[in-house]
Amino acid sequence: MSAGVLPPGGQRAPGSPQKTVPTSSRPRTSFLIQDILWDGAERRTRAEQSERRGFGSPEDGEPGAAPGDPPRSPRAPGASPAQPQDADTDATAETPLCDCVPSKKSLPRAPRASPRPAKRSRAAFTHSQVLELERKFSHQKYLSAPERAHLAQNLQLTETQVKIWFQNRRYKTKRRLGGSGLGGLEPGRKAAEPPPAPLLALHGGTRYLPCLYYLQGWSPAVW
DNA sequence: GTAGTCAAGGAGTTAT
DNA sequence: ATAACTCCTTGACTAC
Repeated sequence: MSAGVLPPGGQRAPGSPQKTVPTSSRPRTSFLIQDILWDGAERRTRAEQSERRGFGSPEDGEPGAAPGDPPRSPRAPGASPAQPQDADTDATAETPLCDCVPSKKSLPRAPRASPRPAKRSRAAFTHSQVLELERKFSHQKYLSAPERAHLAQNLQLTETQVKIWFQNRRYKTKRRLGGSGLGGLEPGRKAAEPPPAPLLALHGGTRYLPCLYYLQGWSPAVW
């Protein structure tokens, strides 16, 4: 990414508007996904869950994303160094994605009577959502806040989910690129030089794309 | 029963 | 002070 090589250790996304909205004012999309997904999930049966690998369709309505999540600052990205506009066009235009929503696999065994679910439940993103996320990731390893918000909206996910997804992807990709083991995570390692291969195409067949997404638009600059 | 994967939780770090 | 990041672990789920 031309613009933003993220130093190890943790920095802000290259183009993300920092200090956007105080947490206090933000609905903190966080793991409200439980609530978000709840009603839809409740109806979901195990069969559907297995479908996740086939993915169910949620329709639950709630645009998962934080209901009150206001788009951060309009400040656009200079942020997205890579594709200033691609951000929206890419994710938005193409897929409605509304046909799928995070399907909560098995809901918490415990009846969700209490405000705080005893157990954390794993949200299973739908095929379309994952596809879109991967596509985005292939172009941009980091999203600016506005981009994230937009993507989240399009995918019916929360910004937090999108953020976490990208975080996990980066880390997982790094691990795999790093070698066979975590030990391979060398801080000094520059770029693993991903082999050119449009592996995204494989997605359909496999359960999940294990880190193939980076191959497409990976920016060496990032690594 | 075990291993693998995923999304999320949490500690620690950095830039603003 | 805050948000986002990396790294690692935890908890839930599936496949073998």
